[in-house]
Amino acid sequence: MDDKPYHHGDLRTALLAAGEAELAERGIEGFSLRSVAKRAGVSHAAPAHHFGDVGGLLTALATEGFLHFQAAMDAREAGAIDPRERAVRAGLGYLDFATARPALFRLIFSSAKPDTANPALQVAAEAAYLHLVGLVNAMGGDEADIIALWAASHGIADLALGGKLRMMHHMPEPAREAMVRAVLTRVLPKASP
Amino acid sequence: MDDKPYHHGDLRTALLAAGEAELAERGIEGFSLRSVAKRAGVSHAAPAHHFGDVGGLLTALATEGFLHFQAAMDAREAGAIDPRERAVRAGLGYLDFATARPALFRLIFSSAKPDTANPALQVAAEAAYLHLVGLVNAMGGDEADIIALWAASHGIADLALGGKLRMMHHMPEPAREAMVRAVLTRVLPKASP
DNA sequence: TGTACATCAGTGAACGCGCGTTCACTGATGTAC
DNA sequence: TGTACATCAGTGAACGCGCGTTCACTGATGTAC
Repeated sequence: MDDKPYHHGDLRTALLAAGEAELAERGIEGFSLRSVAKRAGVSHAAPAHHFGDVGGLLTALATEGFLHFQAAMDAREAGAIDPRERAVRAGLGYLDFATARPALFRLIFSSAKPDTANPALQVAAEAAYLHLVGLVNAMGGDEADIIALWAASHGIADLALGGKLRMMHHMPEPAREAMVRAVLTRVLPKASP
Repeated sequence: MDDKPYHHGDLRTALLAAGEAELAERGIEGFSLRSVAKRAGVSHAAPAHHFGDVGGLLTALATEGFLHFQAAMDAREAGAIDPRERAVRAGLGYLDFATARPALFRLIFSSAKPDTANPALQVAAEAAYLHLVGLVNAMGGDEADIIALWAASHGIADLALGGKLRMMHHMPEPAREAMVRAVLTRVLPKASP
């Protein structure tokens, strides 16, 4: 059997993992600190030592969430050189992330619970934004192009999570990707000659 | 002073209004049936007679929300005849609605609480979708154009609510509208010659 | 017009629940000498 | 290497809270005759 040492060793990390599982299973609305502690096999008062209160834990989860978000885009972009192809792939990664971790997606983009004044969270959010800016700059786009690409990617992902894109839900995967590509292509700056 | 008759007279309507106020002030996360009842000046058990449970009330609010959503687009579109101009204005109305009623916007598009199997809600949601389809058809667009316009409009609105479009937040209103127009224009089907 | 009665729309007390947070505590770890 | 002590990371009991829902009830309304 597991020895249960009084000290966990790496409870902070374990609580973040438990928090992600909690989000995945119960969503933001069902998220509870006590339940996260139980998942991590620890008393419900223990998290306070690492995160202060429930807001602190959600802020840390959101910060991690931005890293996952970034990673999902990177994974799609890997190997592509053409800036337009990279931008389209970033959008596909955006959707990948939303699909794989819906509650984390909503925590990052639509929840008031994380503390937006938290420096680590701000850095992570800013990095994701700058990544997007870099993609659009590489195509010679302007500010409207940045917003257009971002909004289209975000809109597809958020509508898909809300179950609003029923026509896409029933598509086999290659058709779905083709559709996302068709949409995002409309939104890229004109190709330079 | 107000006589307080035992029977309210139109409590269903009053509860819907109170529910909207509750959403506006406390958001979906803070929404409580007891608080709505208090707002309407009625005991906390009264709503059950009209909506069953809290899910029933939120479903009714979501249904109403779609009507407000539709109305916001109609208000912008009024007077415009050119299909492309109408489509752009629908997007501006989309953003108007999100800005004016953020919690209702989130209730409609991002919450799992309304009962999506409810017929009245389905009708209201379908009507909004068909409105969009009509706009794109009038431009001779295809399915990807529908998704592109919808996703761009939705993405702008949802990102704005999340405070992610800081560059737009600091713009004076005419510049903001110009930016939205610039983004949406990128997304419309090619003008027919 | 009056009366009996069913139905409807409210009340208010009570229930049980899970929650976040606080607190005194204790066991484990690390550090100074 | 040993010892004293401070600090850290846990425990578990307790708190108060607001919540949704249920229930027996009561006052008002509407309808049949």
